[in-house]
Amino acid sequence: MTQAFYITTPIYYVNAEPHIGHAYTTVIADVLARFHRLMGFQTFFLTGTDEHGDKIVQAASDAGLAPKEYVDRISQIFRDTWPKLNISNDQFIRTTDNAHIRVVQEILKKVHEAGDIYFSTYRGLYCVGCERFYTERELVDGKCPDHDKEPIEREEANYFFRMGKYQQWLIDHIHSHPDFIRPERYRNEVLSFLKEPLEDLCISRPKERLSWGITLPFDDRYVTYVWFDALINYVSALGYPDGPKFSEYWPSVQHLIAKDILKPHAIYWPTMLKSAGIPLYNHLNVHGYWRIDDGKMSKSKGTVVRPLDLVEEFGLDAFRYFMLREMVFGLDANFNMDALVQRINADLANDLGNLFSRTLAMTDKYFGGKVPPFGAPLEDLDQQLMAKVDEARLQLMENVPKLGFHKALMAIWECINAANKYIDQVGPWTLAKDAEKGARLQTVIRILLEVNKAVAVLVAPAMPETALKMLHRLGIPKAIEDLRLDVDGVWGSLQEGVTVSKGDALFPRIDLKAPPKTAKTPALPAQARESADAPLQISIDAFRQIDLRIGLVKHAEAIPKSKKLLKLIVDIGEERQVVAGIAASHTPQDIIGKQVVLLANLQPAKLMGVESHGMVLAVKDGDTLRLLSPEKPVTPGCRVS
RNA sequence: GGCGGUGUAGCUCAGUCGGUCAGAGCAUGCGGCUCAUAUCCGCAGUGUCCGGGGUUCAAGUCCCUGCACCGCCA
Repeated sequence: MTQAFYITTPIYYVNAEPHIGHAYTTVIADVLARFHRLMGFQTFFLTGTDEHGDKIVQAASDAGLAPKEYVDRISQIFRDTWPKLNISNDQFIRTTDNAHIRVVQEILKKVHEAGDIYFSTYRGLYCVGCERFYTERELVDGKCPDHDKEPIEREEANYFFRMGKYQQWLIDHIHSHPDFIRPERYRNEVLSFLKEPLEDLCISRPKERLSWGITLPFDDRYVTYVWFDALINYVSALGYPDGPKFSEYWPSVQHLIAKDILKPHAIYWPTMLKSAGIPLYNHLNVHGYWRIDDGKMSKSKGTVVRPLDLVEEFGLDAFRYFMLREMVFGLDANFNMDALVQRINADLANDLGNLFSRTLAMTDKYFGGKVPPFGAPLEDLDQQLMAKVDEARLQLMENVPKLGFHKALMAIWECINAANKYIDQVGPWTLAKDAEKGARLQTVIRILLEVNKAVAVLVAPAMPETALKMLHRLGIPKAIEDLRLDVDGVWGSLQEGVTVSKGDALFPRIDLKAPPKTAKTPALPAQARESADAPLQISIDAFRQIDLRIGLVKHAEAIPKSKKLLKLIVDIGEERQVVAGIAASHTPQDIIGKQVVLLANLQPAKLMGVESHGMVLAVKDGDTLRLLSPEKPVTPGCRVS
């Protein structure tokens, strides 16, 4: 019977576009999946999106969309991104899928019936404007940071999961399964967290506060909140409880996450599984963060790195290779363009690309592009190189399952370097000049072809596109899913007489001087700038939902105690009261009688206690602020399109 | 304030069980080769392994402590 392997990424929360962190997790999962397929495992690889909760409702409303419309859109961006990174997931789950919703309800019911869910009131500080509770710490001067109002004391009844009940059991489990959470640093972190008493977990929200969620099966006034919804995707995707995939894959499951969601995965999820009577996962694999130019990735600083931009500029496999080689799994790593370019040039272009190129060129030159036989018996040098190939394969097999991607790649590169050295030592060009060395030359070139072939297979999990390209040039038409490490990744699997083709460079060198060279995150200024705003492409329909009108400012006055705000009455066919943050640059006299552009269907809001029914559009250039207006006066109320 | 992490060559970082651990790549300098993508190969270095103390026959490695930076939590 073939062994199974089940790997998951987190389901990504759809309030932002994919960034390098999402890409890293997903690529790692992909490498694990591809590696296990290469090893002959029956493999299932799951990713998806997490789509419920109040933040989604908020983001949707900010975008002027219904929640479902909004999550459909963002989820699709994730779904469209992964093929471009060559992600070989078997399924893409969404928490809004009906099948998922049914499983969540089933498990909630089970846990409830087991007596692990109880109803209780919670008392706390509640902001009416935000419709949420705040902790003391989140308040600014005792007031809600968004509304600048003091929250009220409020009681709310909710459902709680008896997590504390399983605390000691969990501690014991982690102790008896040293690899349950890895690397070890995160295991230690969880254990130290578990030294404190574990509180029960609030798992519901009343529908009057949040209706965008999965209804509790035992109380339809409530939806379940966050974790009972999200984590369950890992089993619902397999058709828990009686789906055939569940019995086939669940016993081999491993999760892959970034360190920010350690606690839910290391503590909530195992206790939930325990309570529901589902066997625990085997490993929780936790990785670190990408830092950008030694700083935290930040939207406002414009340092969000968008994976597709990098793929476009540097190529997919170069990007994959860089992430795998540069980050030690579990630790944080730094991302910067110079390092990326250096890796590409040194490792990919000079070492691997050039080895491949010189090997094929010599095959072409000396043997008319046909794979030669082993003409002469192997010599010591040949054997040593063969040993490097075997060593690299063993290192791959040993390190990839332990998440030691950088080590596996280092071992493969030792083999590549050894092959480059071998060429130098043997000097095929001198053999070619001596008619008596013909047989030896055959062997040497054949060996080099064999090494390239083996390397192609060894890098296949990390760089599938490159592997395929190399194999095809070597005259091996195999599809990537048909490759097996023990058949194709070994010595002597080439066929004599097959024609190889030289082709272009696998990895063109990148000229560092060509792109604009600034001190920091260079090369991609456009990407960095754009990503500060929503870089999401929208349809014309989405744009039409924005109601922009030309308005005539009939009246303007300063708002007492405010430095920035003016109260305006704007005629857009009807009179609108609008609060505009332009007082620093414009006096009321400046703008009375002016025509402006007004966002007319913005949700009303109160600023400094004054109601505002729209937003005047302006443009900021450095410190100066200019209002937008039509080039010549038009009838107030005309629509901008 | 509490907890955790990190600190190793000019730069980016590996270093598993305490014992070939003083390492790799890049950058620098010199030499070699011409099959190759101005690529490759060889040689050459530079070190307070953050400071201080301890355990040990033996310490980047384990313990204590101080400093710096980072993260999480309250």
